[in-house]
Amino acid sequence: MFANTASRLLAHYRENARSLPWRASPGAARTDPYRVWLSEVMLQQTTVATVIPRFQRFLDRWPTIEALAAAEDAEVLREWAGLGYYARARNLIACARAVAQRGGFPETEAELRGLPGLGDYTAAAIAAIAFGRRAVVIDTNVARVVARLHAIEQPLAETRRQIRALMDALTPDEDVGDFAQAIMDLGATVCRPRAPRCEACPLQSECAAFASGEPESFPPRALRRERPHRFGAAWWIERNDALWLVRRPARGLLGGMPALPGSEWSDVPPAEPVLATVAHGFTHFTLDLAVVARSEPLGDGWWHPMDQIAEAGLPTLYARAVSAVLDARSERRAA
DNA sequence: AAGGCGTGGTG
DNA sequence: TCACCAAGCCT
Repeated sequence: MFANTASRLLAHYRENARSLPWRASPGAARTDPYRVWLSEVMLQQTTVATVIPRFQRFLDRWPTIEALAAAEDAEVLREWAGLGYYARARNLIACARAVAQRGGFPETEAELRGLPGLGDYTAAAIAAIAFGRRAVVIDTNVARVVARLHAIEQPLAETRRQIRALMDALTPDEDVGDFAQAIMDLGATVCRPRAPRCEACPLQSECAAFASGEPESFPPRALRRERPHRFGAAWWIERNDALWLVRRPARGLLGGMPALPGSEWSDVPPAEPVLATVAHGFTHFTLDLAVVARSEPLGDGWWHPMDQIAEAGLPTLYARAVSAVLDARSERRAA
């Protein structure tokens, strides 16, 4: 049964594989490890549609891992701006330099797992897709597909070992890169979290969740905690058509990224008059950021020309804050 | 080991 | 509209 399951997945993949800039055509035993690694890191918790153009820009700018390893930190962070989870960019730099130093990527899952930013999933994916090494590749798509195939009643967080054993049994000894991509594609496009398209699924006849009549109810959703709401102020310091920017501390929220200087987050809104306010959602809290005018530069920073603000590499929170102020200003001018 | 860590798309 | 979710990793 398991061998047939993998065969059906592979056959479905060969018919339906999406053409993606980092993906070799089905049947390729190996794929350029630099492309696989770069795309896999970008795809950590980030959608394919978002990654495609960003991957292309990175590859155009730094065609090899040696080129990326030689880049300035600030330039890599600038190119990453807007992608989120900025620790990935910091790890990307460290990983590129470690790999360039040792003369290329290691080919085993265990060695890959030791590189910065490569966890269980990414190390397994690179071993399988780039090097054709058998590895048990489990991302959230795979976990969901397997949980539905077996109608597992517990939340995923409680069944990691069971899912892993089932996926190990499902994983073939050959075509391992295609197989990993096949089952992830199935999860992304057919066995979706909501509104699964069971009518298009090659595994329908062997799926316990489908047989139950309520495939969407597997796996059960874990209860989520409420996101707190916070407030903050950012200082708008403008002089000679330039804006005063600072770099945030290397660790923590938006770590290492350029930003408007500002207050710590607070539980109450600022009392001062504001130029504009933006509401922004983070993973674990929502933020109302009020932009407040100041006259004197604060902290270590630099003057950034206003007409080049789009190239400053601001993370989305601050890019939106800048846009909000400029929009308010042009509306006032029009009035 | 449970929580910190971004952002955009969607059903 | 808005809650949910994404090719997770790190501490």
